[in-house]
Amino acid sequence: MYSVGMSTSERLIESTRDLLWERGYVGTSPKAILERAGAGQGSMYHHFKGKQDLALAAIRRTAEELLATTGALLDGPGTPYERIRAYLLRERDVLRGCPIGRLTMDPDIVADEALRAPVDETLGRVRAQLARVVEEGVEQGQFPPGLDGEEIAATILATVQGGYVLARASGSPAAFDTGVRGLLSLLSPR
Amino acid sequence: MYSVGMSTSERLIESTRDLLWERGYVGTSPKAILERAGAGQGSMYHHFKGKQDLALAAIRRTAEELLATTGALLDGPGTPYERIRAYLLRERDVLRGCPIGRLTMDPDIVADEALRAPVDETLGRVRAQLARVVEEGVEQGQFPPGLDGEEIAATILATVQGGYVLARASGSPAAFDTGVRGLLSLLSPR
DNA sequence: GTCTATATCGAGATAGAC
DNA sequence: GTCTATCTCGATATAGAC
Repeated sequence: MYSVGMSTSERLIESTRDLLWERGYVGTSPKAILERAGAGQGSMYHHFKGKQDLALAAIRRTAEELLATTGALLDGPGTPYERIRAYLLRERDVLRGCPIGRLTMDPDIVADEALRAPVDETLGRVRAQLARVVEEGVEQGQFPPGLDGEEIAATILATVQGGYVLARASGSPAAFDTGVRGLLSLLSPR
Repeated sequence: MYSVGMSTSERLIESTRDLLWERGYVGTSPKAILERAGAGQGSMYHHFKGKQDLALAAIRRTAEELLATTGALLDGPGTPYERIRAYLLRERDVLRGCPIGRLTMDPDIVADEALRAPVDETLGRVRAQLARVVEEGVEQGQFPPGLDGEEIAATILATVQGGYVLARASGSPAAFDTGVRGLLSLLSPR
C-alpha cells in the first residue's frame, strides 16, 4: 500500500513493479495489484487497457532504473577492470533476483512480443555497456589482446543472471558471491 | 498426450515435467496436466495428494536425468578442460531453458521448502561435479595454481544458467553461445 | 483405478452509477 | 476518475458412482 502524494496511476505502476519482481507476470493477478495499490478495479481499467498494458508500463520503468544504475557504474571512474568489478560487486538484493532477467522465465512474457521487447532491449544495452568497457581494457592492455568484448560481456552478464539462480536455489546469497569471485579471478589482470 | 504402454501415473508425471519446464509451477494448472495426460481428475487425486505432490515427483525425475547427463560428461574421458568444454558445448534446447534452474524463479517453488530442496540439491551436485574437475585441472597444471575450484564451478554453472536468460530475452540461442565462448576463452589453458 | 458431478474461490474484464 | 456490481471462466479440490 503506497502512501500519499502519489497518483492512483503511479501507485498502480509501483505495485505492479513490486509484484512482477516478486511473483512474475503469470503469478501476478490484477486483484493483487489493486489491493496493494489501494485502488478499485475501475481505476485500473481507466488508466490502463488491462493487465498487459499495466505490466508494460511497470517493466519500462524498471528497465530505465536498471540502466541508470549500471550506466553509472560502468561509465564511472576507474580502470576498466575496476568498473567491471564495481558492477559485479554492487549492492544487490540477491535473493529477489533481477527484476528484468527473471521475466525471461515467464512463459507469457516470452510469448508476447510487446512484453519481451523491453526485456530484450534492456539486457542488450547492459551487454553493450559491458562490451565497451572490456574493449577499452583490451586497448589499454589491461586485458589480454585476444579477448572478445562481446563474448566477455555476455559471460559477465550471464554470470550475474545465473548467480541469482544459484542463490535462490540455495536460499542464500553466498552462491552469487562465489560465482562472481570466480569470474573476477578469471578476469583479474596479471 | 502420451501414447500407450505408459501407466496413468506415469503419464501424469511426464505431462507435469513438460509443463513445469514450459510454464513453471505457478503457470501450470492441474487441468492442463490432466488434458495433456489424457486422464481425469480422479486419477490424479488417486495417485497423488495434489498439485504439489505431483510436481515433486516430476521434479525428482527431471533432477535424476539432469544429473545423469552432466555426470556422464564431467566424469567422462578427456582432460579437465576438455570435459568442461564438453559440458558447456553439449546439445541443449537453449530456448526452453534449464528444467531445474528455471524453477528458482517460481515464487511458489522457492517459498515451499519441499519443492525447493530437490532443486537446490541438484544444482549443488552439479557444482560439486564441476568443482572436482576444476581442481583436477589445477593439480595437473592445466589451470593456474591460484584457481579456486568451488568459485570457478559456481562461475561455470552461473554462466550456463544466465546464458538461458540472455537467450530467452533475445529469442535466439546465440547469446547463450556467445557467453559460453567467452567463458571458454577465459578458462583456456595457455 | 477411473470417471463425472459439484463446490468454492479467484482471474480478468465490462457496465454503469456516482 | 473512482467505485461497486456483474459476468464468464478456470484453478483446485472433494464426493461418490461405476
